[in-house]
Parts: sequence; structure tokens; C-alpha cells
Amino acid sequence: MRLSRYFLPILKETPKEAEIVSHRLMLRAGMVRQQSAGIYAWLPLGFKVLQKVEQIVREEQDRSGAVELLMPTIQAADLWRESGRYDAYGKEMLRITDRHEREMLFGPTNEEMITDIFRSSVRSYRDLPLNLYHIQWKFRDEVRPRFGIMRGREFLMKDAYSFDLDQAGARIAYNKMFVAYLRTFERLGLKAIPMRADTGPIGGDLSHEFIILAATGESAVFCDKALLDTPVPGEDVDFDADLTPIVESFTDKYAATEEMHDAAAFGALPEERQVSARGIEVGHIFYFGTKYSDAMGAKVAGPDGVEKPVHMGSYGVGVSRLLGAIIEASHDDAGIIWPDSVAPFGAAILNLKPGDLAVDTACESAYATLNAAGKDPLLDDTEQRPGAKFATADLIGLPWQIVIGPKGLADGVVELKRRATGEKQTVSLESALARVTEKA
RNA sequence: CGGGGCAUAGCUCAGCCUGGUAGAGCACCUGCUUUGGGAGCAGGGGGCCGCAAGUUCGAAUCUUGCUGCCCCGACCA
Repeated sequence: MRLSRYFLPILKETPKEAEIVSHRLMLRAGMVRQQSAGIYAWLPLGFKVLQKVEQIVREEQDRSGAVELLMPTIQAADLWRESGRYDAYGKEMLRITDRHEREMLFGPTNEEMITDIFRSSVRSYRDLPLNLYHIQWKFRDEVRPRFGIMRGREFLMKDAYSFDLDQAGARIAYNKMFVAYLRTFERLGLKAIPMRADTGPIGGDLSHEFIILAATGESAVFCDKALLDTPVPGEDVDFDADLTPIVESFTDKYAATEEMHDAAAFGALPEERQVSARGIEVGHIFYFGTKYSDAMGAKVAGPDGVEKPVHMGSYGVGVSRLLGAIIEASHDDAGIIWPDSVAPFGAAILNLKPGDLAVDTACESAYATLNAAGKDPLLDDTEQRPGAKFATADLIGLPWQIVIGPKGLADGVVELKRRATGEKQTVSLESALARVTEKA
């Protein structure tokens, strides 16, 4: 993409409504624009990152055996009356009346709808296990939206729902999601720690929140330092094998949010392993048994021919929130530092002097090479002064910057800068391109 | 939903106390100079001063009501 033809409304000054760093940077980098409290328009740069995050989430869901579908944002109130949640949900649910005076709602979640879809088609245990997910916009009318995209009213969420004949099967489904989440966050360049979450009236140990450590996190968290070094399974992990050992390698170490904190257990750890930090919740997995299948009559016949309500779990990832979480975890004073996997462009090419034949030629050559290599470069061919270009490139945080100007070219060199480390090398254009295109 | 605050140009903000023709910086347009870490000079465009009532000869400014937004708390992916 040529910057001169792109839409990147950079802000030099910070809009006053933005308090936390990810919100400030997303506004300044022209990624989002607020349209209403907690409701954002996604500008091209932000939308690009959002799609990359979404795609990684999708790939790991698919890898684990979950199956994607797409449910609507608008749901009928009657569905929610079946589960009793229409009255229970409260003012967080945005209720809408259509032209026929029918009561509708903008979905805050989809347990009822997926249960309805399931019950209308599945009758036998032979169709299980099943895990269906979608990535869709949700709306929760939060009293106080804040932190920009991190806690908006409208947000993009991946939610998966598992169906099994019994609790033992549900645990297997749960473990698959557990591992899929470990891999997802790892690919996003994040260190996510699963922490025991409150299971409410269901009980049991099948609920975990996945928490990103970041200084600006919303809640206090405590964990065993060993968790930070526990290896995340690779691409070759077999989801049909028993995943218990992997899950246990995480769950056997202490980790808890403030609400679940057990000071005594934490204190029993050697002092150098006690990590007390702040965290951002980016995922939540939860087994809830037959809560909805009972209420809504989602039953399947077992091998014995007896119909039983299915055991369900739900598994959420805050896709839009993840962008904020990534920035909170990866930025510096100059701007965002995108992990390579989600960077909106692979590299920036800074043309320091558009109109200079040698510089233009070198930039076009770099642009063509990186495009051909699939690195999706952003060529800054605008008329701005060099200083402004450097500032913009740092702000939007692309992994690499190739700085091409007349002074360097006179000596046959360009500057290659790695955004994450700030490391600069003065090298030939060829070796700069080789470096950017080489496999990580 | 409790408490606090803000609303003036695209952005950051002054002006309001003490009523009298709407301001600055940045951004934008034109020209000249400049060109390796957010340039300089000159000229220019851009405002229902959040909305509505009221007080007044006269309201951005004073009064009342409303709306929107932000922050702290309680609540949440």
C-alpha cells in the first residue's frame, strides 16, 4: 500500500478522552474512532489488525476441531424467555422492538441460540462431540464503558459452544479449548496465563480465565513464576490425543485473580516465584453442564437409547479487546510495537525524498520486492518531511522500517530499523530486503 | 447506578469570574524557502461557542432544564 493513497488519519495530539495507553495509541495511530460511548468505527489500519487477530483465533479454533458458523446479532426475546435469562439479564441487554412490536434484542452472547440450533438437528450421541463457534459482534450496554476498545459496549467476540453426552466428554472438549487458547495467545505474541475462575453455582474446576500480564491491567493477579516458562504446545499438537498432561502442566501451578486469590497457598511458594501483577482478561472458558439443555430441552439419545440433556461449555475470546491488550503489552513512548503475526503491514518503506530519481527508484524496487514476497509493505511516498515520517512509522509500529534517502543512497546504503528493539543497521538495500523477507 | 468533571475551529486549549463584533497553537489551502528524527516566513479558508428556554438594549460569558462525553467507585469479554 502506498501511504499517499491510504486513509491513515494520524493525530499529533492526544484526544482528551483517552486515558490509557492503548486507547491513546489507537486513536493517534488512526486505527479507530469513537462514534458513541463504547462504540467505535474501525478505520483501515485498525480493521486490518482486527482481521489478523480474528484469523489467528479462527485458525486455532479450526485446528482444535471446532466448527465455524455465524449467528445473527439480533435475537428474539422469546428464545431468552425459555432459559429465563430475558428477565434475569438486566439493563446490560439492549432490547429492541421491531415494527410489529415484537421484542428483540442485540445479542450479548449466544447460549440460547446455539442451543436452539443444536436441539433442532441433533438427536443422537453419534453426532457428538460437537463444538460450534462463531466470531460475531456483541453488544452489552455497560453502565460505564471505558478504556477505549478494551471495554466497549459493542465488541467482537469469538464464542464457542461444546456439546457432549456427559461430563467426562465435556472435560475433553474443555481441554481442547484450553490448549487452543494457549496456542492462540502465543501466536498473538502474548503471554497468557490461565487462572482458575469462579464457577458459580455449577461448581467444579472447569472454568479458567486467560489473563495477559500488563502493568495497566484491570485486576490484580497472582501466579507462580514457573507458569511464565511453561511451554506452549506447538502446531503439531494432537487434539485427538489425551490433552490432560498439557492442561495439568498449567493448572498444577498457582495462578489466581484477586477474587479467587488464596494468600496462604500463594505464600507457600518460594518468594522468588511469587509473581504479583496486573492482568487483562482476554479469554474465558467455562463448563456449565445442562443449564441450558435442561431449560430448553436439548437432549440426545445415548447408546442405551435413553434421552439425556447434553453437557455444554462455552468458550469466549474478546477479539477486539485483544488489540487493546496487545498494545498495552507491547508499546513504548513513540508508539505501538506490533508483534509480527498481527502487524497491519509487514514493513514500512520510508521515501525520505520523493521526486529524487535515485530514491524513488530504490523505494519502488523495495516495494515491488516486498510485495512479491508477500510482506505487504507500506510505502511512505508522501511529501512530508523526514522527521514526520519517522514519527508516523514509530507510532503505527510496523515491525521493520527501511529508510531510503539521498544521503545513504549516495553511499549505496539504506537504514534498516527493527521497531521492537530500536536496533538500526546501515546496509545495502539488498541485504535489508533479505533480512525483512527471511523466515523468522 | 452513586460521586466528580468537561462541552468554544478537524485536534489541544484560551476567552466566561467582571455580558459589548470569536481567539491561539497544531492541522488544512496558496506561494516562497527548507529537506535524515513531528521545519520557517507570508497570505488564506474554516465556528448555530452541545441543545432549549429565561434574564438583558445586548449572552460563548449570568440563570434553569436537557443532551452528550470523560474520570473514580460498584459491575463486566
